[in-house]
Amino acid sequence: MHGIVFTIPEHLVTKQRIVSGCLEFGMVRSEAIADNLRNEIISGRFPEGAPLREINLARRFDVGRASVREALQQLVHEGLVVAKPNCGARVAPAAPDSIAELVVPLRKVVETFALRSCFHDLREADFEAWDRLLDDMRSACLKSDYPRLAELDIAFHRSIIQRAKQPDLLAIWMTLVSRLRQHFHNSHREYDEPIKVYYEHLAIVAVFRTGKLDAAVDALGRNIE
Amino acid sequence: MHGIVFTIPEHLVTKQRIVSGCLEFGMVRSEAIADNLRNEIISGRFPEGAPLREINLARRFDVGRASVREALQQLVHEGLVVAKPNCGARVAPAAPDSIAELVVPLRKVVETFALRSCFHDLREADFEAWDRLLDDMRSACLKSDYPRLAELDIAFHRSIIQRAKQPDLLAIWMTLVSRLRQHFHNSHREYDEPIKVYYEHLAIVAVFRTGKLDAAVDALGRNIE
DNA sequence: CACGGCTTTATTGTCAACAATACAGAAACC
DNA sequence: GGTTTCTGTATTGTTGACAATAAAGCCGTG
Repeated sequence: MHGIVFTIPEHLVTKQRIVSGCLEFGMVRSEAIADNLRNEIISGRFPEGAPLREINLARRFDVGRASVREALQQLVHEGLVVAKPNCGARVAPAAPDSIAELVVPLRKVVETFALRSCFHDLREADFEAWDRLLDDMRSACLKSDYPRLAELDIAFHRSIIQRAKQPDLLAIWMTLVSRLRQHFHNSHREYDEPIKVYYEHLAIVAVFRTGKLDAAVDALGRNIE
Repeated sequence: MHGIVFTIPEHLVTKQRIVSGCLEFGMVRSEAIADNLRNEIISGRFPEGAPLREINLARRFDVGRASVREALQQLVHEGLVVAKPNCGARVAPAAPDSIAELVVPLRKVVETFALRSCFHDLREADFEAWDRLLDDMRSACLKSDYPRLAELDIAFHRSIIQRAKQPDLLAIWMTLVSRLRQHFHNSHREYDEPIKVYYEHLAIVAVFRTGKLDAAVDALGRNIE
């Protein structure tokens, strides 16, 4: 082959039917592929700058190039991937710090807005879903599995946005949070004990359960910074 | 044909090579199509809820369906179009007021951030580009051409974002402003004299020319609300 | 006449082949 | 030797054809 700088770890190129994890009814293939790739990029399993060749991905997911193209385009919009016409797509480099300084407060505004607008509709089922996520997060912390931890951290916050059931909100949030993926890895590694990440989210859900809106907004807001 | 509720005005379905206006070198077809459609939706020439059939658009722009699909996907991501799998795409309904209340302040933060980060690099060429845009805006005001006015208003603000030369910034801004297209139409119509929209932007550029950052940020910020 | 299931049809989702492009290496030239 | 041009190859851009899906119309039945 030709000498490329970034190669994708061997265990990742194994062919996998895209049923992995998601692919709900009505979900179109490209969405499932995008979900997979998004997680792998956000979690850091795909290094920054890694090339994403359509044909490789098509073979890996066992689909045609069209589906892969759509998935990649989606990720380009989210800012996780950069694509130059005729030159292919690569994992986007981390956004400059200046952007992160802009985006963190924006993200805080969006998430607390979402929380406010769904807080009084929260049901026991919602708390239980968070409990399950927290369990996963706990085991990721214990194993110091930082990629998985980043994935779960983001999944937690996304679930709040999704709970607000305003598609616009989700789109805005995704655009923001994609620019912060580096932020997640760094902040997790700053903790002397990863398990503290778990405890922090555990506390947030506990506050949610109390039903006190202001306290909940506070707890969430502090976690975001 | 089959009786559909929303039909696209006859004069709009005429076949047009996508060269119209844009299609810079290196620009891929789907981008040009997206630009065209975006303008037509933002300006309100496509009514809310109007169906966007791939095959119609493909014929209209004289390209294959794939290019149209990509353009539509782009617009879906921006929130101008909603698409249900297997059911096609339609012009998205206006975002609920609650979202607008969230987004306006966010937009203000983003735009003033962009202005700050490019302000001291502004050259005479930039001002002249704005002068040309202002001329267009003036004639749109005089003709009370509200769709065109909305287009130009947005183009003005986008030019500020683009001038900051941070792709992430543009992506974030687009996601926000697409949710506000209704806002533009309403606010323009609120003016007793449309020409005042022109004067307001004229004043902004004038302040930019003075080189006083704080005053410029102020002027821009007040225009956004 | 209302209603549930079948068929038809328009439309999207997917694919595989072809065209256009960019990049790398070889060859020719100064 | 260094530079330019050319050529080949890998990759994306685009297309048209086919499969899958959902919605509308049709038809028989109660």
